[in-house]
Amino acid sequence: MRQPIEILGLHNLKRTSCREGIIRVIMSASTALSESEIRERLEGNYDRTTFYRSFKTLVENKIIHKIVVDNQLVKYALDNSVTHKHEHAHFYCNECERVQCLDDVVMPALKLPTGYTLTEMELIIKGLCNQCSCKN
Amino acid sequence: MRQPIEILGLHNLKRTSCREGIIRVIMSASTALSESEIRERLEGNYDRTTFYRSFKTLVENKIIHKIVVDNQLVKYALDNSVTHKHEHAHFYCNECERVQCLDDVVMPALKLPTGYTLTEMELIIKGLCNQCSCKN
DNA sequence: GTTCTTGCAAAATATTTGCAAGACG
DNA sequence: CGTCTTGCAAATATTTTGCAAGAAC
Repeated sequence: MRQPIEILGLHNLKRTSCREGIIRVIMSASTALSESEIRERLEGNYDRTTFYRSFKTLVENKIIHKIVVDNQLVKYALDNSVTHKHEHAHFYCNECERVQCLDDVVMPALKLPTGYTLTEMELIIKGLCNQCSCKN
Repeated sequence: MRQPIEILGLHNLKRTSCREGIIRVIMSASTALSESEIRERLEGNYDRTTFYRSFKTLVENKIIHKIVVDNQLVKYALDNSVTHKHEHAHFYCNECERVQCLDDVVMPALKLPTGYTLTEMELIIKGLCNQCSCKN
């Protein structure tokens, strides 16, 4: 996978430490991360406004994507254009509240009602992850 | 389908005009509605706090369910326990921004990774609805 | 009459915008 | 140096909480 700096260059975005850091943290994580989780793992201390704007820019450029579980739980993960993976489902664990991209769960082919066209789909699966289901 | 008043009684909830009105408006709609859309269609004028609490109560009692598209677009629709229908996908139209429950799109059976257990799934399909795709 | 719900005020939280200073290329 | 990005302040929006008055049963 490409390096953060390189990715920014490919999209003609300025290589700022905030953007670079966000991408680096998300790349090194095994689960999707929330704004505060990303902040904790960054060295620099950035203004919240800057965070919002950086996320917005990265999402618009399809470098990361936003996952919203129910309401108010917003997490970010690398976008397919960076990982070279296909559209995938997201798994939310009711216990540890972590969100993971399920790369191996293929998105089902659906038959929509007549006249409807599909551009995108989002599948969120809720349950217990492997770690949390062992504990019970 | 049962009447709003009756539904409230079945869940041991007091029959207040706010709750009754919310259920009635949602029942008579063909698409999922947002808080403000529901407010517009109600006679009485209720405090926003009351609205939030009413939605919370109705969702907890599985009378309605909440659908969140991307972030910040929250809509409500009748729950399966009231409609007697199965789990279904939701369709969001990028053009008219309406959300519809696709009762005929069966939720796919998925094979999760080992150790993962499923309790719930939410499938949101985005695209153009039949009305909006005709116009283009 | 007891319990639950409402409305109001206020707090907590989340998000957006304008603008001047600063960094990138 | 021109353009884009940041940080700060402030505006806007969203959601939650406490409490007293009111409605439901």
